[in-house]
Amino acid sequence: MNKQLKDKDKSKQGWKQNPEAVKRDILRTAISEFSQHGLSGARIDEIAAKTKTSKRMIYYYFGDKERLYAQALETAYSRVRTGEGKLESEGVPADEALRQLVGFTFDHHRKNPDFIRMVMIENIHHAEYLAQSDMIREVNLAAIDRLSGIIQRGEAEGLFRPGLDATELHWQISALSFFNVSNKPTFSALFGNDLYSRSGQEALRDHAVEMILRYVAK
Amino acid sequence: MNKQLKDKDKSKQGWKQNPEAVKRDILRTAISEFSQHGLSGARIDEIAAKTKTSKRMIYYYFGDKERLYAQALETAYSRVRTGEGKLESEGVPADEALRQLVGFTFDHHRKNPDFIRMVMIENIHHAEYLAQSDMIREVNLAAIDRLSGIIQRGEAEGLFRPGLDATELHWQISALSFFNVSNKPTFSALFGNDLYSRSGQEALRDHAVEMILRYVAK
DNA sequence: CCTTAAATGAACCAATTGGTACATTTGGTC
DNA sequence: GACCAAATGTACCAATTGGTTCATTTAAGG
Repeated sequence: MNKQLKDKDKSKQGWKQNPEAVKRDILRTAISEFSQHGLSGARIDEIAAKTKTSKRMIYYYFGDKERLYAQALETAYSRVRTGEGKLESEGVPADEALRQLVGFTFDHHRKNPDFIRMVMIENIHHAEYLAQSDMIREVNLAAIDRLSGIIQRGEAEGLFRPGLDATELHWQISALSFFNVSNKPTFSALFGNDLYSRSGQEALRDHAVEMILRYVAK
Repeated sequence: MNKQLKDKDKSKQGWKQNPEAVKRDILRTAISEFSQHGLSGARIDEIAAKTKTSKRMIYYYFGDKERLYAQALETAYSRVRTGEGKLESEGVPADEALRQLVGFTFDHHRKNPDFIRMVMIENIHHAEYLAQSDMIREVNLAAIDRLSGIIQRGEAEGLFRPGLDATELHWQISALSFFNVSNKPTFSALFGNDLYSRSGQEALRDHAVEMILRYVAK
């Protein structure tokens, strides 16, 4: 998503050779396969087979499996983070802003299971690939900033109790939203699917909001 | 942990051949390796090398990689669950009992990262091996029962609000406790190690307790 | 002791799988 | 339209790796 971006724009339609599309196709498939089977579990041949192109092209553009994985991780991240930030919380009071933020985060995680799984896999790998990404850190710090703003306003408005920490609150919101997706297989294997039905998920989201709101309240 | 248990007791000491010890040794190493690298990432040769015995023995006792993994999962589970249940909450009021339960759960997760990683890996594999385990479900239902009791008492004592669901509360407690361990690598790669310092962890635990208690309060 | 089944050692094998060599085509440039 | 670099297809390779074969040792039982 950074280098290799050539100065070619989309003004040249009707190609037969289309490197950008090929790369996109490979990455899309790679994300799907890696998120499904993990780094070592995913098979290059399988990725190639599910692509419109060939294994040869994977190595041509990405070098080796690890670099393909690293790129897939970055791409998944940027793709998902693009869907965020649409959340405007200026006009409303802090508690309402936080309410929206938590609800949105919960839903956003739910809607992006592949991304969640990539992060799970990174955790298995001790985040060694994520740690190398320049881009990823920035996007996340933005999330903290947003929260910081809300917390400050909430305290100023007398709605929140003092002493709240933005990183910690982000951790707490993430925990509830992430776990819901990451541990769905084991949790429902152990306790049934009730919490993962339509109404179960709505309850979990509403209660996550409730829980965070009660936590920050005076 | 079930079959293969022979009717031999420990009355025969001083062996040179010691199947039980060999099996235990293999499982211990397998748990460590699988939890570290995942099912496909772990190498049988590597497991064998870190064992006092040989690859030959692994296949002799466990058949193949998948069955070794399944056994490792079960063993890790039973080993960890044995450490639980020591929590007696009869005498104390419900809110205090819940306080202890959450704190204990949080710490217990922290103390068993290998086990947490096994569950993470199971989630990657859609819980297909965990689902096949007869034993594992029971242990977890016990946790729900314990919580149910506390909730009932809490409502009766007028400490908790009505309408609380034990499975959902278990989910919430688990989310905070599990995420703390499972996402430590990515979280600290993104936001630094503050939350994973001694004091950071104490704060997270205390605040997890606080959060749950506020959530159930009237 | 002698027999026998369980337990173990050492070398080996076949398939999977990440990766490559070489030839060929495509399309931009002069 | 000749030239050249980027892009792609085909076939192939070498190493890793899960799994096995065959021989040998240990110890329980009669």
